[in-house]
Amino acid sequence: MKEFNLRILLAEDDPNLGSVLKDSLELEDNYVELYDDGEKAWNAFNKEDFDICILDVMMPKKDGFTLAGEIKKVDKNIPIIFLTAKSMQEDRIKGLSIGADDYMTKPFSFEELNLRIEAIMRRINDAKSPVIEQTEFEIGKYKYNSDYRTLYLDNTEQKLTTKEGELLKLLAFNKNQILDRDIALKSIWGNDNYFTGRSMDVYITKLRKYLKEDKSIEIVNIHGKGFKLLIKV
Amino acid sequence: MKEFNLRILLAEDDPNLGSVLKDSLELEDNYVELYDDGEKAWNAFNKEDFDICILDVMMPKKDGFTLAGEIKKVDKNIPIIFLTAKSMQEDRIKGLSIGADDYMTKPFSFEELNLRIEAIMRRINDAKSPVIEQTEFEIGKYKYNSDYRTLYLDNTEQKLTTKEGELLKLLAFNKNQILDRDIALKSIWGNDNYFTGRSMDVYITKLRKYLKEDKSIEIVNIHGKGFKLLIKV
DNA sequence: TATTTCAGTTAATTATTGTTAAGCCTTTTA
DNA sequence: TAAAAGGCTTAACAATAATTAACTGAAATA
Repeated sequence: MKEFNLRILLAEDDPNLGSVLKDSLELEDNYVELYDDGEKAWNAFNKEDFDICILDVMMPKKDGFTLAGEIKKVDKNIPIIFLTAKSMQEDRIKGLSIGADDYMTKPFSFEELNLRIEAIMRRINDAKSPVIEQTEFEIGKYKYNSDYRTLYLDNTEQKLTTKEGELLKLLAFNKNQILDRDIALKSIWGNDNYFTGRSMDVYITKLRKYLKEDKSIEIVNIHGKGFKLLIKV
Repeated sequence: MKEFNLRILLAEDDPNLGSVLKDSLELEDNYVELYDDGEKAWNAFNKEDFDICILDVMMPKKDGFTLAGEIKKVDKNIPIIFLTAKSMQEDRIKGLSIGADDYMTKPFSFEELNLRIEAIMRRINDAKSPVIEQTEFEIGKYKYNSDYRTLYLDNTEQKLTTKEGELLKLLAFNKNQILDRDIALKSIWGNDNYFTGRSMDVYITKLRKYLKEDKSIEIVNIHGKGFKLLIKV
């Protein structure tokens, strides 16, 4: 199985430009899916995980702006690059307000596009969080060992699942500090779209249940920010 | 919501990139002045106050490095971000030695630029409004613990939401002193436009309700200025 | 005193979070 | 290898938090 750099969703209705772009991006070791209208692209987006979207503004069925708006609703941090034939002022502003990361006016060189993607990649890689070496955590009356993925209280122990364990480890490592939603999601789930977010919430509920024996422990939510494993003294 | 409202001096001779950048920065609620050569930018800098400069390295009349040097002579703490076409090591070193806060190699994504501006602003803001270490506050008969985000009265306790808590903390820290509207807004909401202002008023109402049991406490408004948490003795 | 700007309150709207359970794979077990 | 169990995601619905709207009153301007 080949390791790809990025998973790219490409929406471009000009078949010529589309396939040339696809080839060019694939030559850079990316995985690319090309769709020739906004609706198809939207369907694909919902089925798979992409790292970045490159959207033509003028497309049949669903234009690039509309598509981008819908995409951002689900995954508000995914990088989007618009391709546009004209550099109209209003177009540009509309694109930017939707949250475009970049804007390319046709015609452009593939090299330029690749460079911009690289820039986005750099940022994604920078955001990757470091591995946590610590394996033993004190959480109020509890102890958690992330190697055995086991939570101890008095003489009882509770084995956690992979996700439960990863989340608790992150929380415990950042104990009494805010653990940002985005950071937790990227580090445990690899992306931070709507559904992984909901998934994390489910795990927060589970962890709260595991930890409910010690009243001095609380996983508090910081609205719009993340969670904090609060250990009162 | 990543909002920063800054006065930005932008010097970039490529009209296309220049206006895209201007649009993008303005959409983030900043005030931007764009100049297409170093001399014009220098004149503008001397007439007005800017919070941050974004300078292309290669410009007519006066290059970015020279301009930066002159700017730093006048205001040695102003943050400067250089834009450069090539990622030449020597350019980078020269830029940093002049005191660049950051360095962007074209092409770059808006997101990347925004992130860097955010980072710089965080530094500035941290220096301006230091984190309040204190976590226990006496408010008349009440006690407030900002870590637990809980307000205590006799043997009752009231959990506050994130925003309620942040606002009360600020007020309590500045107890019997005036807390400026814009300072509170910037520190809690990140900006001080009309709507965040209205939002804060709503929270003031909420806090007044929480605190109404002790008649010696009052959140008074200083018209056009801000609020004061008044504790009568 | 008329007018404008600023503040206070309540309600409506929108966004985010909490919880339970159903569904779908994957792994284990019989 | 069919059935069961475990783990994770998704759906659905409930509850909470935050923002925006709408309206009312107060203070400043001049």
